[in-house]
Amino acid sequence: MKHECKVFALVDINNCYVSCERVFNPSLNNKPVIVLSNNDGCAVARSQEAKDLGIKMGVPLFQIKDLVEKHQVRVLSSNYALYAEMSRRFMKILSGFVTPQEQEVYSIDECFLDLTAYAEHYDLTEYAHTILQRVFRWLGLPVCIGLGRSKTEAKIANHIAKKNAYFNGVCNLVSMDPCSVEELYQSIEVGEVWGVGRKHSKKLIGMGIKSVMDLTMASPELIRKQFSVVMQRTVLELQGISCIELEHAPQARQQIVASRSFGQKVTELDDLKEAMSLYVQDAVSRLRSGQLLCGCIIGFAQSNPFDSSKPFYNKSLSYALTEPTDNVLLLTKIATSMVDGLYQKDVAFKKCGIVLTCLESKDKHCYDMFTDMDKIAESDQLMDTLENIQHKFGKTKLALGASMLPNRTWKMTRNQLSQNYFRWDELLAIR
DNA sequence: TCTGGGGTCCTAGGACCC
DNA sequence: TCTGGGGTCCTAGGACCC
Repeated sequence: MKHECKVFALVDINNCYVSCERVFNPSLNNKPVIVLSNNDGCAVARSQEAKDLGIKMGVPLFQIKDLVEKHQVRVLSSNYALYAEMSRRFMKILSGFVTPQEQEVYSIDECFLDLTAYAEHYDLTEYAHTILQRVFRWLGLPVCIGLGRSKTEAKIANHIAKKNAYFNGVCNLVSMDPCSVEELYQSIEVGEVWGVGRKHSKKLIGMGIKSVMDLTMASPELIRKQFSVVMQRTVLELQGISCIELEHAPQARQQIVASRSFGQKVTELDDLKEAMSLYVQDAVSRLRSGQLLCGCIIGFAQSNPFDSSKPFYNKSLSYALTEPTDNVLLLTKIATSMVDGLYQKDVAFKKCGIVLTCLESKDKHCYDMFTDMDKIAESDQLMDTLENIQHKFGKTKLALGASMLPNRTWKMTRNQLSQNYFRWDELLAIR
């Protein structure tokens, strides 16, 4: 029995970004708090108090201005450097409970654990409580944990733990009696299931499948016909058949994207080029830190899709390299010349970006006999030097072309940014 | 006035080849 | 003039996730 049934746990930080901010700024406790997306555009994280006010996920700030004022909602810009460091520590703590093969870092605030092997010697509900308490004591972050026979079940268990205070943060569906599970499943909308988004949710409801219970009872074959193998897997997983494996090693990346919306509209060709060259440098630094080469680069630029007074402009161009590369000079040159083709007079640009694709591992790449290896070595050395200088003195000291000049009108707005408490010059001061 | 960014996977349909 | 069918590859678009 024990060997037939797997047990997965999903550990998820409650209101992650808000909780991270609260660790360093306790005055935010017990108050409605929201964290905004880039450009201070939308609410991407909300404290429980903010959720209770009816602030929805992803709602634009300007639409809730009155609510924010009336209830004195604390509004923060997103501080990803801070959240990334907290996330790293969170994952580290979890790694103390399982082997590396049993841990999957799923996102910045979520982690799957395969607890199958621990079922023999531990009560897994208690084991989960121990995990929850350690994360809170060591890091100050509140988490909820869901346990199930598949990752999808663990996800829904986590949802249940979050919604019902009765569970004290841990919901174990594996040990729960079937009648209680059924009752819970009947009370949860089908759209809450991992893998069921807005579109599919609507279609399912049209078919009479409204609750998690309805989807669990559906025929996998029928679902496959109406949707795809992905949804079929979801049904099987809800039935307790694990189809989605734990991925303890991060899988090979398919693409690297760097793009931003502009703080203001951009109409000048040079501004667009400057932004593009900045994004290329961002993407290439991620490419190189992953020891990858890219074989194809795609550039795109678009107007504001929400502006109904003008037609939406969205153009992309791609360029296949004859030899995969990680050379930032070459890639910047290609991308900026691409902008000539993307640019159009009279278009107010709202966003642009680049995608690096056809990625391959640098150490596995075979160069052909015509490749000038000296040139490659030379460019590697140049890249290393550039990165060392940027690492030592900051990214604004040495960069390519016109990028990173201060006070650019199109730069991202982040008016409510908290400190990065992990930097020496931004340490928290206790007075 | 003001609406994020970075990913993955699947499918349908067209081009092309034999 | 009539003109098959099966396979593969690529791409665009759509759905989902956080």
